[in-house]
Amino acid sequence: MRKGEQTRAAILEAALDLASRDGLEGLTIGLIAERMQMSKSGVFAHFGSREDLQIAVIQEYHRRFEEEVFLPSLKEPHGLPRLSAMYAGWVKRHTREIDSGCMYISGAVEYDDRPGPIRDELLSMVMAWQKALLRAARQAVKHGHLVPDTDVEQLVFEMRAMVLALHHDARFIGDRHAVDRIDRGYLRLIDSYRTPSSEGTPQRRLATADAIEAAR
Amino acid sequence: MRKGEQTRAAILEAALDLASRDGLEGLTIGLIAERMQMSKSGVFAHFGSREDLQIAVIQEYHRRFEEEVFLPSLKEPHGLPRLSAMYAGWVKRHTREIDSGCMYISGAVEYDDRPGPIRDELLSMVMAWQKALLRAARQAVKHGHLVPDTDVEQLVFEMRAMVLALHHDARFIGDRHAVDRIDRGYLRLIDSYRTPSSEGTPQRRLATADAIEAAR
DNA sequence: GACTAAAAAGCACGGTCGTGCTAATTTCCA
DNA sequence: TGGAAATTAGCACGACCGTGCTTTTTAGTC
Repeated sequence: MRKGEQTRAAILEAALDLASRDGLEGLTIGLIAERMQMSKSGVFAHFGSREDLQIAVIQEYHRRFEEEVFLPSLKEPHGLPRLSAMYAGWVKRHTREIDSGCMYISGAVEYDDRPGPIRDELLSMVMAWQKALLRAARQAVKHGHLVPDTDVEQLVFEMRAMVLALHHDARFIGDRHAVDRIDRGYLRLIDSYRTPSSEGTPQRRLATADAIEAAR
Repeated sequence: MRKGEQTRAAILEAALDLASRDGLEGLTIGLIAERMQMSKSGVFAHFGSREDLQIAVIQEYHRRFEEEVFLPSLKEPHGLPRLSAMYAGWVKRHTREIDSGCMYISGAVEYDDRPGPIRDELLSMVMAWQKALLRAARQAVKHGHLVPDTDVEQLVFEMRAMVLALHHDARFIGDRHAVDRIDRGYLRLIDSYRTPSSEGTPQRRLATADAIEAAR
């Protein structure tokens, strides 16, 4: 019983690693068993089905995402600082998982026309993060960091867009300058909405190519 | 011999449809055979292997992409008009294939860490389009439509980013307003680089949500 | 219309997949 | 330490995969 939870956690760890690399569809009981040096049935017994395992993987991924990106940003003051912290954490995570890939993005492509519990789970996670970004952006408007008529949906759309491009360029094309691009893009984006009163607090860079090299 | 080419084309058509929906990895000889009402071996015989078929599908997709998006844009004059026409065509294609999905995007996610001929083929196609966009943007600078110190790489990065977001939001999230977003984003993007002399030619909209509804 | 070459089908093989069932093993507690 | 319970392994099943091989059917030519 105690041992059970322990190996279950180990399986989840392996599954998370595998799914990040090969996608949720590439997640296979046999492959996990091989990596764990267990029998397929041994692995299988911990989750009622492959689908339940996939969902568990998504939830665990989300838990870590929040722990690593969202929670730390709460230490920043409301408004633009927190929004920027959320974005910086997000970008930073992408630079770290450049070898494994973001499950929200790969999952979106894999399940964009495959209805079912997995798609539902993924979608709810993605929407939760998107809503958090929207809340932060609205706070930035309310606190006078961004101009009152800021189109926050548009702002967040463009922020998310550049993360998608970062993922695409860094992983598929293999462009190491994508981080500089998203950095510049975010500065430009925020500058176009910023109020004169918030000019005093200069934006710090999200990340640098050097930081990526160092993290590898 | 004549018949051969004919059914080969029909197979390719079915394969293209299937791959656009389920991804290149989901492309299966058996599924094609079923849809074509043929035997697996009959389908198989037209392409030396599954991989060759996948590559043929990619090349055919690219051919159509150029025919539908790139070639028409050449009728526009050099510079900003042509760049905008390329982008508008690209966006328009996305609104039409909203039910099938862009192979460049799904392929990038499927093969971002799967080296081999398929990835190579995909990458070369994507890069060709990206280079075409860069050329057009440079022409826009040269013709004085955009300011001389325009960071064209940055510009194209952000253009591509929004297309990725359009694909993501329209297909995965199911947001019908994504086209309005990319429309506004592009206007904002171009405006920030535009020279006073090119102010006279107002940007036309890329597409509208209504146009999408009509195309469905 | 017969002949030939191309096209399609039939069939089998080995592989991997998820998953149920039963047996063996290990863990945990009294 | 013995016995109950939880955990893991073993095995088989049907399904689907790509692909080689042989046979049958079809199409194009004289």
